[in-house]
Amino acid sequence: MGISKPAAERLARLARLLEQRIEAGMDGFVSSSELEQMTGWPSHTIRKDISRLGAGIPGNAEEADAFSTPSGYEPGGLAACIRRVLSLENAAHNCCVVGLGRLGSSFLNYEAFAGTPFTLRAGFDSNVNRIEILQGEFPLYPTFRMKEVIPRFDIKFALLCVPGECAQASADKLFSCGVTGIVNFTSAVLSAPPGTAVENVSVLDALGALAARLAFNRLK
Amino acid sequence: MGISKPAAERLARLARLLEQRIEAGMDGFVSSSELEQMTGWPSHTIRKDISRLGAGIPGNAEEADAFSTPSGYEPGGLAACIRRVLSLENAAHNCCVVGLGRLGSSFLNYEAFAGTPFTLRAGFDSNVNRIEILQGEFPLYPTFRMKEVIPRFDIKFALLCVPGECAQASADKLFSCGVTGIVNFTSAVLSAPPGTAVENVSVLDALGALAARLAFNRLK
DNA sequence: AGTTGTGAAGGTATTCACAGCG
DNA sequence: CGCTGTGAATACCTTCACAACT
Repeated sequence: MGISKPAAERLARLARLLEQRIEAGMDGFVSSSELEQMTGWPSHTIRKDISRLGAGIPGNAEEADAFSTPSGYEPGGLAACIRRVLSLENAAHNCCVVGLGRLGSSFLNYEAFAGTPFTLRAGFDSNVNRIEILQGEFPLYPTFRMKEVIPRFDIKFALLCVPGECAQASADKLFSCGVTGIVNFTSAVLSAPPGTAVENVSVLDALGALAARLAFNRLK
Repeated sequence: MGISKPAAERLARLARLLEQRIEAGMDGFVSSSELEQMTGWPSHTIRKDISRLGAGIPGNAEEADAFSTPSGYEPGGLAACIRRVLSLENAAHNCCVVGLGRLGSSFLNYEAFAGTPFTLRAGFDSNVNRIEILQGEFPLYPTFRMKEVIPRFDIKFALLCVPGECAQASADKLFSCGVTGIVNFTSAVLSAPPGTAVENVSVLDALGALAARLAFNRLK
């Protein structure tokens, strides 16, 4: 057994939504049909995904306040369980940004990482000027110091924002320094050694998917 | 018949790669196994995807130079065919950026759109200061002028870069102005009216997918 | 030899339908 | 009866294997 990639993506997103819901003060039990409304995914898909986490979930671990039927999920417990199974526990993963152009430098004070299991620890750029001018909430280094900095901070993930021509070279360097996962913002197709993974994030791909979907409504 | 979403994404990316290859001067015929090397996808997947475009492709439409075996695909013709079928013809789609924070404003001089079927025509932000300070290669407007600007430029796609709290509200506004597709950079889950589509692009989702994949190597 | 194109098989994810529990 | 959890059925995508062509 294991969890399929699409299911894992849904669950990760679900965990974030559950935590947002709690922070907003709505901390009652939540039913799968309510989650359907929040997410737009059919309720049976959500139930199935949750069931795949492994029998673990108490489901109704804690007693409800007194009167209400204790049906549905306890949001905090569910979110915690998802995080545990997907190994997304808090602050577990150190990340770096590679390439501090317009896109890369937009991560320098990126608030959205707060409260996620990911923390930005370092930024790299081959242009020394840039790393002197820019400043963020974490230190910036010239590229040649990767070999030293990445192990020191135990960095496992990288956001790759360099120009397309350098993408594969930068990726190779990162992998050789111990990075195991790359989020590739480049339009280049990267090859990765076994035991590592690349996830592509591309505006152009997204636009392409949109255009294709709308052209012939045949792609769910 | 129709083309599946994953196949469409591969094809769109393939078209870009083919055009890059041509620009780099390598304009000979290209075989499916060469494409396998370029993309990392198995050659039979590529052949299948191409076959799904519809019997159209000449495959070996033009004669080879004289001597060489005319096997493989003619890159220009193939790329053009993909673009036609996926309705990704040149400059066919007008886009706008909504929300000019760090991320949104990184699109203001975004070179990567050159040579794609997508063109940025306008930017919007509710903060009037920002649209006066920033400047890009296309005009910027305050949000309240959407109703007028979007139809005028015939804008069909939007890159949504506003804070999560405003995401659904902005999306509703965009759809009501005639936008049919949104690339959602927000962590919010958007609901969209029929006939429209949303594609999510999220660093956090990508990192989550990476972490999950590496945690138990069970997700291809 | 080499190649593409495609029906058929195989594997995966989604959807259904219902058992089981509060 | 509400709801969750899950085996079974369906639909989908990928992979294989081979026919057809150069």
